[in-house]
Amino acid sequence: MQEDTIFIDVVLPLAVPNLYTYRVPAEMKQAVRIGSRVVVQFGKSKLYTALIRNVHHTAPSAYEARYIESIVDEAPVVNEIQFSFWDWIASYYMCHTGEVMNAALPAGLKLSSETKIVLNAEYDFSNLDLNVLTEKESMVIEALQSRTTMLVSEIADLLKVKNPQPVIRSLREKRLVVNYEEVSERYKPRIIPYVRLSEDFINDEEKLAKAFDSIEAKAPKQLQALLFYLNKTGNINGLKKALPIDRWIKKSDLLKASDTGAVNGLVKKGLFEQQEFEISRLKIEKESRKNIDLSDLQRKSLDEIHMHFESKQVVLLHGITGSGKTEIYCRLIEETLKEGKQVLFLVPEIALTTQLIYRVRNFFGERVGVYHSKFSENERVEIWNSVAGNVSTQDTLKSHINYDVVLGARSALLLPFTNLGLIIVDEEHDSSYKQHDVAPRYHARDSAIYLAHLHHAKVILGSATPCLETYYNAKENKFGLVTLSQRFGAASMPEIEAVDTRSEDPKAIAKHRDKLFTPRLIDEIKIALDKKEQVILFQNRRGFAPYTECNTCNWVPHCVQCDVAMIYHKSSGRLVCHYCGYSMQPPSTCAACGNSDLRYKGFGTEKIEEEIEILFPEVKTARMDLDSTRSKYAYKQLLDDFEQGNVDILIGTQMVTKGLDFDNVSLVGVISADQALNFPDFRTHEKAFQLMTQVSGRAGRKDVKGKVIIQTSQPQHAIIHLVKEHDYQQFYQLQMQDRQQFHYPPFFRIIEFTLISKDLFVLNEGSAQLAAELKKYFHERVLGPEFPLVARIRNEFHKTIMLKSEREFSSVKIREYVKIAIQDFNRNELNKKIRVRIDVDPV
DNA sequence: AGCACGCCGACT
DNA sequence: GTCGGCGTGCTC
Repeated sequence: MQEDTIFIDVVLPLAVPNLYTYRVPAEMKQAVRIGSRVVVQFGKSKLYTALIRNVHHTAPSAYEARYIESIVDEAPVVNEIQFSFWDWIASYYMCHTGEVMNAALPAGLKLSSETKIVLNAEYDFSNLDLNVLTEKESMVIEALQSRTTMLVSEIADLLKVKNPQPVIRSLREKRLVVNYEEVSERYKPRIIPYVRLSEDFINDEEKLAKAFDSIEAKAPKQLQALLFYLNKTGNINGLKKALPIDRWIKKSDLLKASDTGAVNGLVKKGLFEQQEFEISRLKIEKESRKNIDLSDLQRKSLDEIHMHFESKQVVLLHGITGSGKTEIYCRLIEETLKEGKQVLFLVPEIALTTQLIYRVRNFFGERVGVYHSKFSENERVEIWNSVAGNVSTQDTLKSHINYDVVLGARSALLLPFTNLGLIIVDEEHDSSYKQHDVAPRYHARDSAIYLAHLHHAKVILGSATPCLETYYNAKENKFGLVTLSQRFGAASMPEIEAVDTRSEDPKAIAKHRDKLFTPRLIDEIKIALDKKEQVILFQNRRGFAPYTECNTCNWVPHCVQCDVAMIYHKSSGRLVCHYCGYSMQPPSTCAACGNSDLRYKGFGTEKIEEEIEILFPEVKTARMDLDSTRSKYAYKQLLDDFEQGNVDILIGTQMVTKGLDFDNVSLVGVISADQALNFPDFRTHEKAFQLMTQVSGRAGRKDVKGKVIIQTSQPQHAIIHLVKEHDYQQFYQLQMQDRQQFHYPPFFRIIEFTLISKDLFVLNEGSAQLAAELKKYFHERVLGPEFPLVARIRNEFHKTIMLKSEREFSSVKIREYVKIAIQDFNRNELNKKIRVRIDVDPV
């Protein structure tokens, strides 16, 4: 019966535009659930994990639907709210739902197949005539005779060719080999063996006594184990009492008191029984239930937040650095939990320090899950399940952890929440909330507001330096606004001083090598060190020297495949490209004039560290940048060292500006504010203000008065002045004039198109054409095409087009027109050599 | 994403 | 002349 056949539309974890329809075999019908994973074959041979999105009885008319291979889950892993959320992200950020799925599902929940090649068991290899095989084919057969299975990539390596498919196909046609797809669940539960005293012996003291006697004489090790068990389970007298968790104890615990042979012997005798249990990897933290004490000001802010929540979904908490926003967040979390709802606490990746985790866990203990990129696949699956409330309760020993507070970076937004009551976006201005390298290019703050809307939840945006768009929304009454303008406790704002790098006494500067440090900064470092206080030096550039220059002809070595100067890294002794990773030995002579006088110019964190060590040989320094924190625990180690006072001066990039709260830091030095002020981008001044304000916020806490030295060649610059005055309001007014005048957010919305191609001619033609197509609908709102600052990366050329549209325009209409423009653009054969990357609301 | 088909350059 | 490179299109 046709109507009885079940068809499902599935989402595939790929950049494909549609849902795909598959047929469900009759025997799997009962297990079909929207949101469950299925294994399907897509394309010639690959198997993928897809998600059931729709279930229906309509056979597709244009093609014959394939059967699904299997259904993976009993219960859905993705809920309806998530699907709605994914659709919104895909439509707003102009990408495919499959790309969102890919970002959302932890790797452990994605099974994908690997093609394995094996010898055909039905073939009689003793009669094989090697002459019918090519040299490559016989190499493969030979290898397979000793290894039984091979991956396609292994065959490619063996043959030293890029594409081994023709060889494999030929062997398959000769019926010598077969290939098969192997899918495996990547998530591996942690299995731990447990033992307990058998039921028989517990209920029969006589029997137990007998057993005791029999082992007492000849098996002292077994006796030890038995005694340990009885002791540990607290039942040495009175065996019938109920024992903890069904009397099971970890086998490994018993082994500590005895040895493997003895324990296995007891199991063999039937005295003990053994069973394996799935155990959660998630740590159970004890809740300390500390009271969250608020100051009067904090309490007042909390009341204001409540008041705004009466009528508004989103509240901006504008609180200066050190004003105690975290305690307010924790109160709100507490209240939300009381209502039985979940809380998502978003922070920038880098701010997920042990400091913050510790503080939040202190209040909410085992209810807090932490989610970020450094967790293992298996741990992420377990967090996913515990947020969804999907923790199976079949096994008595499984820890029942259902997180209702999740502390996480951007991607935590995509966890399977069922009942969110509150989303906190801390440091909401932080640009790392926007994903820009790969699709989906979503903004976690903006997406959080939509997600909250789906859950009927509230949102708190917190920052000392709110993003202009956010502040505008607050001013326009779209968001509630709560301001905290005093530091917590007795702490006062740091004193900020701008030091002119040009006007300092030239002789004094010369003494301080390469004009790196002004005498003012050196003096202040000395003062801080004398008082046993710590110093943070900020320079937003890693490596030693940002460029190398020939002293005769000014030639600068550039990357072979990108349009950027090579950066010298002293630690590795090589020139490195920060765009593609290419590295080379520094040249000994100039490639242009042959002169051997090449000099390292400018200064990165490595150089600052070296110079500080020369100037202050007795001082302990540490460097915190991408290079020094590559390994998993390096970051934590560095911070621990700094916190414990093992480091006097911490030198770092952006990393030192976020989330570090150390009471003993009295001085922060910004080595050079010039790059931050002069970058050609409409957000430059906003970013510079935020950066300098944030880094200044690291200076002075509690009773230590902080001092900040900003070195710059433009001490009169308006932004520097505003940072010094801690004047966000004035900064906002000033910036908003520019934004309005030059048609930038929040008055206009931006969609940026980046066109990428190896062929420069095609790229120039094509980008002009796309701009023309867009202009048909958007006219003067289309800017460009233009070459970006770095026009060539990995030997591919880039060109950008910017679309600026008035805030009032329907974003649905805009996307419709953009799609048509791109379709028309794609009609031109030449343009197929161009990749178009769309970034909505770029930061 | 991956795999197949189709078109161009460096080799037996 | 072919082998093998990669560039483009399609997958229920």
